[in-house]
Amino acid sequence: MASLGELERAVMDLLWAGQEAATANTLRDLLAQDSEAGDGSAGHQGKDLAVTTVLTVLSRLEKKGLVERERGTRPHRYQAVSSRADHTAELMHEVLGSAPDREAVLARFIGSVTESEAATLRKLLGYN
Amino acid sequence: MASLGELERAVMDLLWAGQEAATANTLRDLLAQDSEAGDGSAGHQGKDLAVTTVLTVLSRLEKKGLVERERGTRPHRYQAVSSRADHTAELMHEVLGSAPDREAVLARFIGSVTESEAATLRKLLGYN
DNA sequence: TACGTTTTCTACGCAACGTAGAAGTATCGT
DNA sequence: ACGATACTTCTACGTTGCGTAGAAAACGTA
Repeated sequence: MASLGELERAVMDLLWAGQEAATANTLRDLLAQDSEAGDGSAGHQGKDLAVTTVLTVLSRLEKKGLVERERGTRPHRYQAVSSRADHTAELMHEVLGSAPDREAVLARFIGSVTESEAATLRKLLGYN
Repeated sequence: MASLGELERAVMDLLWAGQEAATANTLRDLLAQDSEAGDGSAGHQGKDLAVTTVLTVLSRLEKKGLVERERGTRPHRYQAVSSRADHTAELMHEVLGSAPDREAVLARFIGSVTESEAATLRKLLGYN
């Protein structure tokens, strides 16, 4: 289904981080902050985006079903439809389901899981 | 990393299905077969591809590291670098790693796993 | 009603992908 | 050794998704 672009991803990260619904302007400001904050690591260059850019991205995300907007309030407020964890888990299922031999995939998957992840999984699978 | 297009995907499926390395021509024929075989479900339209098309796709897949070719033999023979299960498991890890809160993701993931998958996982995690 | 704010419409550049012709290179039979 | 044949590489075009944003429309308010 939906693979996100870089900016789309950044916006989703913000929406997932804050639990409150945010306006396009707020998001634009947050993106600006994130981009300055000179972390040498990866991030986008310090390039202030136009609000319309953010709105376009939000519309596209809405069309993809990842974002929901409150149309009542005047500066529309946007929020993620599902949590990042939910979304990611769903993606994992999608990937898993894309192969006919799920058992085999799971075997390989478990084979290269970290010890702490394995522990988590054992705990989750323990009961029932 | 790499998300595959529809044709790229179809080619990988063929390479994963047959264990033997295949030539571009063989693949083109298989694709033709697959496309006729009027399964109403999803598949591509009955459109016979040019061999060059298949070769282009194979080159792109090679560049992405998914396919390897034997350059020695004259009709070059192509094969998948890793099994579908390996590849898919790797993708799952990639997805899992894309979220900061892996534990939460795993929780959701396990939450919506089928019973048989859960059983498989328990078995795999049992020892060690 | 006039103005500032917010949203929608439209659009351009770029990259990935499906698609394949044209041109180049290797092979084989004679 | 040479031409016919088979295969591969080069180049390219159309489409689509994404980053980007200006222009235009809609809205709310003084």
